[in-house]
Amino acid sequence: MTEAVSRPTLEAVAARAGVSRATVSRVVNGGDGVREPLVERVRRAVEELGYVPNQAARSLVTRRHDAVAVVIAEPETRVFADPFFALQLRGISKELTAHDSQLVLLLTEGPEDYARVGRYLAGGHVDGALAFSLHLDDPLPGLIRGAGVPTVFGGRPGWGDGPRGDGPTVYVDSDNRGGARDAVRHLVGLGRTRVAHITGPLDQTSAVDRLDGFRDVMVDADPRLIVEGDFTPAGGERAMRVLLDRCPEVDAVFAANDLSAAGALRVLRERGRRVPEDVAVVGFDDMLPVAEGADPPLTTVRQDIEEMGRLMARLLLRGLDRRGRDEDADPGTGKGLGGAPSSVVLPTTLIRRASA
Amino acid sequence: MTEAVSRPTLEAVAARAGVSRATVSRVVNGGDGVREPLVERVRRAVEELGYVPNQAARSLVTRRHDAVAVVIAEPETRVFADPFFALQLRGISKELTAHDSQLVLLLTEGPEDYARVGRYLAGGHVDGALAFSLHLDDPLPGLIRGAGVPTVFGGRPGWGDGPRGDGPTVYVDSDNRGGARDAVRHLVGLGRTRVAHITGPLDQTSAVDRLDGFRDVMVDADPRLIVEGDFTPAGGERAMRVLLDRCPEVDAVFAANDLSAAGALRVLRERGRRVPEDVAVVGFDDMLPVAEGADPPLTTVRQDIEEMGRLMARLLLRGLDRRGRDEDADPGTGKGLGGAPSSVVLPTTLIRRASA
DNA sequence: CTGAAAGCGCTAACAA
DNA sequence: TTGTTAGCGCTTTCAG
Repeated sequence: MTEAVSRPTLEAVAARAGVSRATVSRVVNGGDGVREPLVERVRRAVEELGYVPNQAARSLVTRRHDAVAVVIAEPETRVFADPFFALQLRGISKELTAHDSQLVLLLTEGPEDYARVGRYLAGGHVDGALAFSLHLDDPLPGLIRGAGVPTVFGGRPGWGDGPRGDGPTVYVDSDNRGGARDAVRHLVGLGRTRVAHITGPLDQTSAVDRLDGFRDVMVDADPRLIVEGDFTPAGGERAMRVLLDRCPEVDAVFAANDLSAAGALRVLRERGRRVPEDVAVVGFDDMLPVAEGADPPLTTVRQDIEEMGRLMARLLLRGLDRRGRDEDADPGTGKGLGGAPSSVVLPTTLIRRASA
Repeated sequence: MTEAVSRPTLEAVAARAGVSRATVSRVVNGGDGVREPLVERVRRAVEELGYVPNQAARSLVTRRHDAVAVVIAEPETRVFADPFFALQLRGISKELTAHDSQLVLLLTEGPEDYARVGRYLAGGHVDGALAFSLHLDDPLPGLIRGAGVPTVFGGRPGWGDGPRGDGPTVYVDSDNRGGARDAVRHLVGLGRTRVAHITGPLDQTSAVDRLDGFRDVMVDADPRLIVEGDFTPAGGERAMRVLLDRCPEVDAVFAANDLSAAGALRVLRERGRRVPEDVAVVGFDDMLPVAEGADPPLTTVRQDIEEMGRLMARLLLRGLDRRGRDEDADPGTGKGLGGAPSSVVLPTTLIRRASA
């Protein structure tokens, strides 16, 4: 491992350039209102000394951190088994990077970690937070709101809009319901009449919304055709077995995600049903390795996960900007004008492959 | 989004407890050398006011940040397609959390991002860095070392030990070569004589090491039995086809990871070969959803990825501690005694399932 | 054992 | 336009 080195300070740069600290500071922060020759001199001094501003000192006075926390509550190992999370992170990272903000990752293993997260968020280390609200009854969202940090959620949270007086909950989500409708309509359009649904865990809004979409189209669906899964391949297998036992004449399945569709596919093969001839299958997510790798390749509803991440970050940063400006104009409330960011629901697309 | 609130300071706590700032500071930082009744008074004041130390102010004077950067260079989307990365992160996160250190995630999309990472690292925002050295010719590792930040690498880097004068490169890796040997010996023990190898991308040390392990056992391996893959299912399919065409009598395959083994399995099924009767298959990683979900379930070499992450963090933090103490004892060099952390290679285990 | 005082490196009024 | 001057909130000698 390498040595620590003592870094040059503003003072040092000022001395070298023969100007005051204030001038160096101005140049470093954009250089407005400093005459060209001086700017040049300072730039050179910065260069020669390899000066990098001390972020701690800067934050101390500006109260900005140029950092955003990303909170991922993952009691189960599940999210780690699919790339959802990585893609989302990537989108977030790209957007933050573009705005010179850092990404502080807060992973939780369970409720025992929540206090730590709360403390960190409340501690004013970051300008804002991005959080994935996974379960309906998760205490985390409340905790985050309690910390008083501007936050954007990934996925529609399970509670209604802002019970607090501090503005509505902002979130980014896919059009789960609409996507589900498209999937089921596609199946119906194929002439299928006994269309089943393998749901996700119904304590997550995404799963509930997809089920609602299914019901929108299959208004009088036989309740035996709806089986609860859990977004895992094993859950998909289990559900498919139940379905086949209960209702052998099923001719189509809409699975709430690709992973459970893959499980269903496996059981169908095992039971000698041909896909899509005997049973057509549609998934949700368009998780490439899973959907394309399935046998047969999966027809599925694509959501642009990376874009969701990017959007979450963008919304948060925009809100921070707005807040900063508002405080100048209206120190009383910090609330504003018309530009407050609001939630966004991204469209989905049906991707046709061989399975339906 | 919520409001910013002005947080109580040390000063406020001191006033409330009727002591000096210094005393509060002592209590907050462990409370050594403060008499019990005062400790109690201060604790209560902290509690009542909901005081949380301002990390920026603290860093400014201590020059510690209690934060570690995790650098993931991911030009291709690949790593995002398997859970490797998430597991590693989880291990890292656990260990850092236990030491009250924060995780700053630095994702790069390509060489154009390297400068930014270098700047950040050199900027002294973090106490150390953890980096994944993915490719042999990656400029990133050099850049990181150049930044003068204590670093631990994940996976053996592609260059020899520390060309620099600042101590050896510290890394954590799995015993790729030994694990590969076990896999191949297992196949040979099954009586297989035409054992093939689907490699990973040979610009990564993990892939090279596994190939070396294969060769250790199959000393006179027919070169036609070695085909380069790329750690993806598609690469595995491609390689398997080549193998079957070149050498139809192949009776065993050691794939360099589970994902490519899964691809191979698919091609074998497609070509009507039974697994394991006609062709036995062994993977590497024991990526659960892939290995257990494969048809048939995959015999594979397990590496404990989460533990690797944990260990990387532990090594780094230990090094930081040591450095801290050495500097007191020996301000000249910052180098030390005997306790310098050195690299660790973790053992692997063969997991037997149905495929071999 | 406790308090007073001196900064850490930077920005942001305010003066010049 | 530039420089001077106060701090931001905290830790850490150094006295008491």
